[in-house]
Amino acid sequence: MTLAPSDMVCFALHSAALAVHSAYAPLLDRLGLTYPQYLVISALKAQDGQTVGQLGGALRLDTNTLTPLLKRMEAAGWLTRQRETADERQVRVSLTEAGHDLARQATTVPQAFAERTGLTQSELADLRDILLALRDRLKPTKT
Amino acid sequence: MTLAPSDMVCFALHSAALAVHSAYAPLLDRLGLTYPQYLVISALKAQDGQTVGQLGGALRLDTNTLTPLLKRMEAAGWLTRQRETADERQVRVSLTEAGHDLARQATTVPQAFAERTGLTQSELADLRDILLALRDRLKPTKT
DNA sequence: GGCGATAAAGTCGTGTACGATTTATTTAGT
DNA sequence: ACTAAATAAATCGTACACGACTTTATCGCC
Repeated sequence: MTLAPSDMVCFALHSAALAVHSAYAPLLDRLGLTYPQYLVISALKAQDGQTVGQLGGALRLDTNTLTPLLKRMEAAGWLTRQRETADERQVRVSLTEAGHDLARQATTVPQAFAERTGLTQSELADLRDILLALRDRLKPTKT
Repeated sequence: MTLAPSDMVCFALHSAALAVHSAYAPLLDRLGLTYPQYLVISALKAQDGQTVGQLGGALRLDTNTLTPLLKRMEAAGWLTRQRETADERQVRVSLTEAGHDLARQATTVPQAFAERTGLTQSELADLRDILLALRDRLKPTKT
């Protein structure tokens, strides 16, 4: 007996993630950002000058996704990519002034989103923790 | 103050969805299916002969995503796409015998996944309902 | 001090997502 | 009856996501 998609947890998660993208799109469009680009800006705002690998760890993305994404953002003038002198295998990513501006403008976005969910702060925190725990059980971070 | 991605519900949802894809990949690879293709097979197993629009409603995908996806699956011999005679704007999608075989082989996949989550049946059902409610609040179904 | 193993980033090809637009068909209003 | 509006699907362009592979640099160990 095959379950219909609407009965499957995986599909609920999948389609909820797509809906979140859609919900963010109009908020981010005004800034010229896509959702993954917004995550990169947020991660760099929290800690600037991360290497590509560190960013990938934070965002759960491999370099084959991240490198083209970062190149587009570099072309847009939001960040710089500089190879480390100490270890030339690494590339360090830093926000430009325009990138910092964008990060400041984006501060209101998560709140606007949180309100649209109709959930309380503590419900959202619970859901977040459940999802992170599920994610990490499915795919442990490389050590 | 910008939140780090790891503090944001949207990112938890986003990265959990990616982790679910990764968790399904090895199970579906043996069948030659991608995750969205697996959803199509499941939706058709639940109700065969849906139109492209009905499938899109069930899977929350628009025709610009669905049409190429269905064409690839038709080329693989898993389904047929036939224009309706009564209303020639519509295209009806049906599983072939090979598609039904695939659906049968895929029945064990959600269980294998559920076990990997480490959650109970009722915890999974709760999580599913929370996610579907969140999704539908963010993006109501077109009527 | 040289060389195989490891590590970081990048490249390439395939498969979704989705906004914007197009084409073909049906429905509605006068 | 006839055309404007609406509907269903398809097309096109851009941007992820990721498996498989390559390139370049560092590390381990004799």
